[in-house]
Amino acid sequence: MKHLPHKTIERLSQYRRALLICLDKGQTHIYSHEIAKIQHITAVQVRRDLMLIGYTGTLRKGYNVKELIELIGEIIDSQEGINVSIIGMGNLGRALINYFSGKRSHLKIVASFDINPDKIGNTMSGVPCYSSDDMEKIIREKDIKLAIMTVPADFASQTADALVKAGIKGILNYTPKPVNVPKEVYLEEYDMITSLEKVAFYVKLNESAG
Amino acid sequence: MKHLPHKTIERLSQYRRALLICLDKGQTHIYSHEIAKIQHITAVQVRRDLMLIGYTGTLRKGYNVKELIELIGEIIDSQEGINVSIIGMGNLGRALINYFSGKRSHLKIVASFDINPDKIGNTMSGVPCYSSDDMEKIIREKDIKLAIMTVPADFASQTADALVKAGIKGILNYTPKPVNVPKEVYLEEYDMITSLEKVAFYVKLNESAG
DNA sequence: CTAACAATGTGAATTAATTAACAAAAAAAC
DNA sequence: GTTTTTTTGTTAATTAATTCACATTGTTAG
Ligand SMILES: NC(=O)c1ccc[n+]([C@@H]2O[C@H](COP(=O)([O-])OP(=O)(O)OC[C@H]3O[C@@H](n4cnc5c(N)ncnc54)[C@H](O)[C@@H]3O)[C@@H](O)[C@H]2O)c1
Ligand SMILES: NC(=O)c1ccc[n+]([C@@H]2O[C@H](COP(=O)([O-])OP(=O)(O)OC[C@H]3O[C@@H](n4cnc5c(N)ncnc54)[C@H](O)[C@@H]3O)[C@@H](O)[C@H]2O)c1
Repeated sequence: MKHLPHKTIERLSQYRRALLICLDKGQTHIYSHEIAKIQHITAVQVRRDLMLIGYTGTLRKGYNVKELIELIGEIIDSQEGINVSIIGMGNLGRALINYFSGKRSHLKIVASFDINPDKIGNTMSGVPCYSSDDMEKIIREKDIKLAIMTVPADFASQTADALVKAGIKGILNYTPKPVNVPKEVYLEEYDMITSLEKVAFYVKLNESAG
Repeated sequence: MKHLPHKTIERLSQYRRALLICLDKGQTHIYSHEIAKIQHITAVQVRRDLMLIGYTGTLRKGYNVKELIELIGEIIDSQEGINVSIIGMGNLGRALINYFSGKRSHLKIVASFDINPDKIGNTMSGVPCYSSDDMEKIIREKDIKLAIMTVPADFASQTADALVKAGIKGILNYTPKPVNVPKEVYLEEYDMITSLEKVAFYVKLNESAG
């Protein structure tokens, strides 16, 4: 397979999420336009994405839900599961653990870290909380590859540095403070204010357009 | 001004966030490459974006931080502030309220809604929590334009329908269930699993590439 | 059996976003 | 006071992403 576009990767993850729901409902096949409807995109786009990963459906019957889920898994998942950690067990950290727990997934949250003694030693949804001081040790011990940062913004940089030092391979940064990492560490950042301001902008635009 | 690219809107919001920090530190001017560094993009891209909004810096001195913040505000903010509500005061809802409170912003969270009687009537970071039953009434009374959905996935559709009925103009959906809204309502959806799977994919790619 | 239909798959065209390349000019160096 | 440096602003080129247009082919209807 050649290079999959960035956007295709994101959509494959979304397709799978939708497909898993279909599977649960007992649906065996699905048309490109049905997937498209769910994701608010066009049917061509869905077909193009599936073409890129080399999956062919059945003419007039659509795509086999189970097969497609499996193929997407082969593309985007790793062979072995990937261990994930959450740094900062505040509101957002808890929301995340809560959200992930129960999801059958190759991504497993196996540890969380905090500096607050009240949180250290607790377990939430089966995920133990360790002291940040032990981060490097535990990341190596448990072979943790990814980290989700939900510490206060002021601790963002130092946390990122510590993660890099511990040999983490990918970081999802939810603090509003962009961090710097060496290029061999994959970094994704997200801020809700940006999303909300974007919504606000387009609402304003809609209104002024009538 | 002509059409601003989607991505430019997002970046303007991010530039502003970074610029506000610079302003706090007393920095009066900033170069395009400094902004670029913070956002992990190129300097040309920054200059291009600023060109699109018609802002010109001073040659050799860079951009005036204060002026630029103000101009970005004129572009992406509404004249009057915009009232925002959060639907579902669970972990994620609380994380959001917590995060927004204290931010001086034209976006004001003025109400939250829940169905849990324990939460209804409480106030968090100055934001009162109302019963979902009163949603339409309060959204109209308080002139709430935007809503952030953080209800359990199973309630996503019905919540979106209720919001549309209440006359909401924009929705930011954080449930993992895509919802349908009429085209005059601007919808933005985000799911952390997609982001995390994307990170995992590129980490895997990095590894296999050596 | 044949025509109309409804779906997939994909090359070509289009549109969106980014990057390259460089002119212009202020500031600094000499 | 001239040259070099550094930064902005912008046109042109490139790359990425999406959409169009349509060939193909099972399926259904008549
Ligand atoms: N990206 C977004 O969209 C978004 C949304 C909401 C909140 N946030 C951000 O996420 C972060 C967390 O938000 P929250 O509401 O959960 O905050 P919070 O204060 O509830 O939680 C922060 C947690 O981090 C812990 N902590 C502090 N320093 C630490 C360190 N050095 N190492 C490990 N843990 C440490 C604290 O003890 C606390 O438990 C903040 O930076 C906030 O601004 C981002
Ligand atoms: N998009 C993401 O990245 C992301 C991340 C974490 C969680 N989530 C999702 O966000 C949602 C909330 O997560 P959470 O951890 O805060 O869950 P939670 O269970 O802690 O909170 C949900 C809240 O919604 C309330 N609620 C239930 N039905 C309601 C209704 N009809 N109207 C109003 N309120 C209602 C509940 O009483 C509860 O307080 C879930 O759908 C979860 O899957 C999304």
